Amino acid sequence: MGRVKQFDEAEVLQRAMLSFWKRGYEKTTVRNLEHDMGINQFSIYATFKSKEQLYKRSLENYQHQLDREFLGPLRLANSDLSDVKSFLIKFALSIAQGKIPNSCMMVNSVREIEHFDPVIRKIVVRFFDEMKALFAKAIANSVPMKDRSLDEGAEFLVGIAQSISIYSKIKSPSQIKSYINFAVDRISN
Amino acid sequence: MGRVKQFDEAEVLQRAMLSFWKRGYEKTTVRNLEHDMGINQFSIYATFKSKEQLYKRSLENYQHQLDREFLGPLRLANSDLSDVKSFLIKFALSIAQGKIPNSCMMVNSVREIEHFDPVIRKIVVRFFDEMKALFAKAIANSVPMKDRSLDEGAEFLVGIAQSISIYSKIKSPSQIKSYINFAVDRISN
DNA sequence: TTATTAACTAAGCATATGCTTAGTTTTAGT
DNA sequence: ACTAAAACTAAGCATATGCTTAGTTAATAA
Repeated sequence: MGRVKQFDEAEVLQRAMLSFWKRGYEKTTVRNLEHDMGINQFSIYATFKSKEQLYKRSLENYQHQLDREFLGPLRLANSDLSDVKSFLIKFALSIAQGKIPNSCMMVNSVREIEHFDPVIRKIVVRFFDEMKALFAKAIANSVPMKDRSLDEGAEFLVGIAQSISIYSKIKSPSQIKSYINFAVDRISN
Repeated sequence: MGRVKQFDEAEVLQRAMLSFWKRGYEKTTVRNLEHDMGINQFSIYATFKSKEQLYKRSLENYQHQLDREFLGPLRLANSDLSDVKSFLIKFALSIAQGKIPNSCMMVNSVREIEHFDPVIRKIVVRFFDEMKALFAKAIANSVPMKDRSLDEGAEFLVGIAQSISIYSKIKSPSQIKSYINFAVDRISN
């Protein structure tokens, strides 16, 4: 019994994510969220408890979205370094051309959340650990390597991926492509 | 005639920089600045005009500080890739061990300033262009290279430098060192 | 139909924000 | 000593913030 929700939770969460992604945690006000999510403040608090909880849910949602829209090819068993390149270039150009709200929300979280809340830290660290595993597989499928070198190479690519969210904000598309090609090519040699 | 300033402008600017560096632009309130700079709000506004102007002055001050404390060896005529490594490792460990307020203020500016004010953009871009020139010289002093490769290599190292401000926040000191060693060694090979 | 429950609306609360202003103190030139 | 100019103090202003609450509407179980 009781009235039924007038909105779809997954849908408003997606909108909240876009709102946070664009502006970051602090600069996104509850009035912004109200407008972007299309529901009243009361409904936000009744459903998500607090702005902070909503941010964490948004960050998890971001991870799923990135998985769906960018990491698919890297999840295939036979992925290789060309898939790494494609992923990095696609993501970097999305940033440079303003196709996505504001570079990488994971990186933004590392940068913004001052006290670096342990829950957020956990989400971020796991995100990059999973990315590292995908990169390691791609390397293994491209060049024969010792485990030690494989790990070093994967860590290296994670670092490159992180650099992209800054690099892509201040460099031209052609520089971005050169940068990624150069970096990924360092693995095979 | 008129009363004389009770404070040293360079000194309070340094304190303002530390305040902004720690918390970022938005999260630093004028009350924070008042406390950290040790002067009244009126004096802040009388001397620096606005919070935004003060931030820009702080960012320039940051550049000079980084030059003094980290980039000295790279400015020498005979600097080489080992100096690049030393710089990156020193800076990265300063971040990881919390010796400096909050990773790189230039990178933070790229990430935080939403509309990306053109003045700030200019400061940031020039900062990384100067860093690139220092890296290029260091590469040239270490390995013989064509101009094209030299530029690629220097761009690559700038990217690595940018990645460090995120990487160092979520990785251990030994991982950070491995990452930097691995990355810089990719140049010589 | 009616009672109960939950989602809705909109107004409101305490506090924080960037910046200003009224009024006071200190300096230097006459 | 007197006056003008500039730096100081502290209070204040309009607005924005995260979150709550009083009151209304809608859905279901009896």
